Amino acid sequence: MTGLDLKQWTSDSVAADLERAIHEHRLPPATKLGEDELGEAYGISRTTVRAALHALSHRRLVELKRNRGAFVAQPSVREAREVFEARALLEPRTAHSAAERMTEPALARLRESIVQEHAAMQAGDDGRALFLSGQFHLEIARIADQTTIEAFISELVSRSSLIIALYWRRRAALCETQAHHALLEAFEQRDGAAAEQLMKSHLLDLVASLDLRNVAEPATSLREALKK
Amino acid sequence: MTGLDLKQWTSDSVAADLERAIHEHRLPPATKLGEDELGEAYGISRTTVRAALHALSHRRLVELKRNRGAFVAQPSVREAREVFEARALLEPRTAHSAAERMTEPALARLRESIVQEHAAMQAGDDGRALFLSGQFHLEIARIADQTTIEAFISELVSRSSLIIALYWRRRAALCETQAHHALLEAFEQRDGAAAEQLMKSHLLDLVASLDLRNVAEPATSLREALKK
DNA sequence: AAGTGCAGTAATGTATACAATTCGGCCTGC
DNA sequence: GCAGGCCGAATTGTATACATTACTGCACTT
Repeated sequence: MTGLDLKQWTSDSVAADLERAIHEHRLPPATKLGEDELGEAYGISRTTVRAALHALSHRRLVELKRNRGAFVAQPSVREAREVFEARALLEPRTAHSAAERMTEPALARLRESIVQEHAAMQAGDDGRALFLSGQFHLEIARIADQTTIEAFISELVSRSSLIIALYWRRRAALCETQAHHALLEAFEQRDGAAAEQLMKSHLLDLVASLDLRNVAEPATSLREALKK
Repeated sequence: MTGLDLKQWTSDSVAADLERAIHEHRLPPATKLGEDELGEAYGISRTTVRAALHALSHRRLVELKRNRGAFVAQPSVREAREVFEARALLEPRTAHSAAERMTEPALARLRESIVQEHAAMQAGDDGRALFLSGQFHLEIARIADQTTIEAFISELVSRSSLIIALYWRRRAALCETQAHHALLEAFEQRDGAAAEQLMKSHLLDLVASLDLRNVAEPATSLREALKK
C-alpha cells in the first residue's frame, strides 16, 4: 500500500493519493475501501479517511453505499457514454483556446508529458502511462487558462480511466501517443482549428475503442432498484 | 434560520438546504458559516455540518480556509467569466439535445417552471425567482437525459447565482422570463438549432448584464498571495 | 506614536467512543 | 428440502473530547 508513515497526511492528500491509485488501475473498480483499513494503512484516523472518501465520491470515483462503505466506482455503460459526451463538449474547444494561447514553455511541458508517457509504456507500466495520458489532456486545459473547465476535465479524465478499466476492448496501445503527437504538431503551429478537430476525433477514437454494448446490468441491489 | 428541529438532517440534506439558501441569496457571499453555529441551528453535531460544508466546497459554493472556517464563496471576476464560458460550452448543445428528445410531460414541466418563476417575481421574492430560473436550466439538462452534464450545469448555475449577487448591474428583471419563453417556443417546435442558438444568446445576455470590469481585487491575505 | 512581541481566545483539525444499520449464518418450522 | 425469521458480527454514522492553529488585543520597546 502507498501509506508510508513518513508524511503528514491530510484528507486532501489522501484523496489525491487514492485518486492516482484509481487512475493508474492499482485500485480496480468495485474495490472495497474500508475506513479502518485505509486509516491503518496511512496511519491516520477514520475521520480523515472519511473526508477523503467523500471528496472522491463527489468526483464520482468512489461510490458510497449507506452503512455499507466505499467502493471504487463502476461506471455503467450509460455513464461511460455520458462522460465522453461531456468531454466532447468541453475538450475540443478548450484545445482550440490552448492553441491560440500556446507558448514555448507550455509546448515544452506537453512534449515532456508525451516523452514520459512513452517511457512508461515502454517500461510496461500501463497504469502510469494511462495516468500520464490524462495529464496531457489536463495540461491542455491548463494552457487554455480555464481553471473551471480544467476541474471538470480532471474529473472526466479520472472517470474515463475507470471506464477504460471496465470496457477496454483491444490492448493495442500505441494509438494514444500517436494522437497526442498529432495534437502537439497542431499546437506547435498554433493551429486552433486543427487542434479542435484532432481532439474531437481523438475522443471519438477513444469511445470507439471501448465495448459499450448494453448488457443490461442487473440492479446491484433490489433496494436501489425499487427506490422510486 | 432554516433549521427546524423536526427533520432528521443528514449531511446531504443539510448541504442541499444550505445550497438553496445560497442560491436564493439568503446567505450572501462572504457569510461566515461557523460549524458550531450551524450545528446548533440544525440540531446536529459539527461532524455532520462539516461534511455538508466540505460537499459545498467541492462545488465551489463555499470556501474553506484552513483553521479559519467556511465562508460563502466570493467568485472573482476571472472565475465569473470562466463559469459562463463553461456554461457556453455545455448548455447550448444540451438544449439542442433536449429539443430533439422533447416530450409533452417535459414541456409541461418547463411551462410550470416558468409560471412559478413569474409568480415569485410578481411576489417580489427575487431570491426564489433566481432559484427557479436556475431550475429551468437544470430541467433542460434533465430532459436531454445527460445526468453527468446535468451535474456540471447544476454546479455552474449555483455558482452563477453567487456571481449575480456580486456583479449584477441593472435590477431590471423581466429579461429572464422573456428568454425562457423564447426557449420554450423552440422546444415546443422541437427546433434544436433554434434552441441551441437561443440558449447561446441567453447566456451572452446574462454575461452582458454583469459588471465584470477588472478591479484588481487586493489579495485577501498576504499569506495567500505569497504562497508561491 | 508606531511597530513588534506575546499571550489569550476562539475557532477549526483530528482522534476516539458510542449508536445504528446492514449483512451473514444458523436455526426452526412447514 | 426450502423458505422465512432471528441473532450476531462487522462496519459505517454520529457525537464528543482533545490538540492545534490563527487571529485579537495589550503591553512594551524604540
